[in-house]
Amino acid sequence: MPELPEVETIRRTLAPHVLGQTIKKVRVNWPGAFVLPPKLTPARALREREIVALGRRGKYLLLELDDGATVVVHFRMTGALVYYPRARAGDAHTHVVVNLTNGQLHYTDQRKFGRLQYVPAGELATLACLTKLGPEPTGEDFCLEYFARKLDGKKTAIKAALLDQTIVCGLGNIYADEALFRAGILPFRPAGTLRLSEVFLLYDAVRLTLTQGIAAGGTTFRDYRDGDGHSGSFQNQLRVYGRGAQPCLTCGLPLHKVRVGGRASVYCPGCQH
DNA sequence: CACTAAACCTGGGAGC
DNA sequence: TGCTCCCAGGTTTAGT
Repeated sequence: MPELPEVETIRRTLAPHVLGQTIKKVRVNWPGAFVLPPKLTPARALREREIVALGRRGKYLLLELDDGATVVVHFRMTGALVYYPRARAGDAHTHVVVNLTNGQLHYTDQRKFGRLQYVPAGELATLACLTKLGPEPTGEDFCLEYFARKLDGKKTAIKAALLDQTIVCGLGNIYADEALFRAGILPFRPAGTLRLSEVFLLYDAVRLTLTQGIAAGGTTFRDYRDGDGHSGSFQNQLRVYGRGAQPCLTCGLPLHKVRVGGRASVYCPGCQH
């Protein structure tokens, strides 16, 4: 699914198309994709509302409307939100179609894990999935001291800690493995065993990897597309993710693939300690 | 509290 | 070619 770099890329590519546009019509083909308070319908909630801002928190995309309401989107594994300048037919995986003054937004999701949640004005601060999130990894509240304190004494694997959205938000399986490789740290090390110098290397690697992911327009391993329907290119810069048993690009040893915290994890036995 | 498994879904790829 | 099994970018919840 879209991790932070992918969601940020979707936000940036959609913004010029949809900001200032008014929602004219909403069609929900699969009701499970659109969550909203009972007694409200998608059409009644969104019709004639203007999209005034596009935000992002972790892996959540936030569509802010002119009445203070917000549509919170989480793409999970295969969700996508694409803008088309001209109306077009969807396919079997097109669950929501939003007609704007000019053009259409299509929400598609092969696996149906993702959700669009309508949150009425003033209620965003009560949304648990957002309030639980840790700091933005590329922002200022994510500082080395904070990161070191969160990992200190932790017995859980460092890989699991990176995927824990309450410690720092936005990392998923791809960028967690890539950051660990770049920092030279084994994914199954108990988080509390990292020396401060290693925490610093990882802190830097997390921020650099995500920044490079955004610069590349995200990683298209299979389904991911940005707001224009285009693929990203960070898959060309992956060093370990999806490369199990292939030679390490740095030392040539075959990469190992193991399970850490229930997730497939690829690492180099020569470069990571 | 910490960790695991299951649940939510569909489809691609490997192996036979 | 076709069938079965395993796997996949995520998160929540139930169970041990």
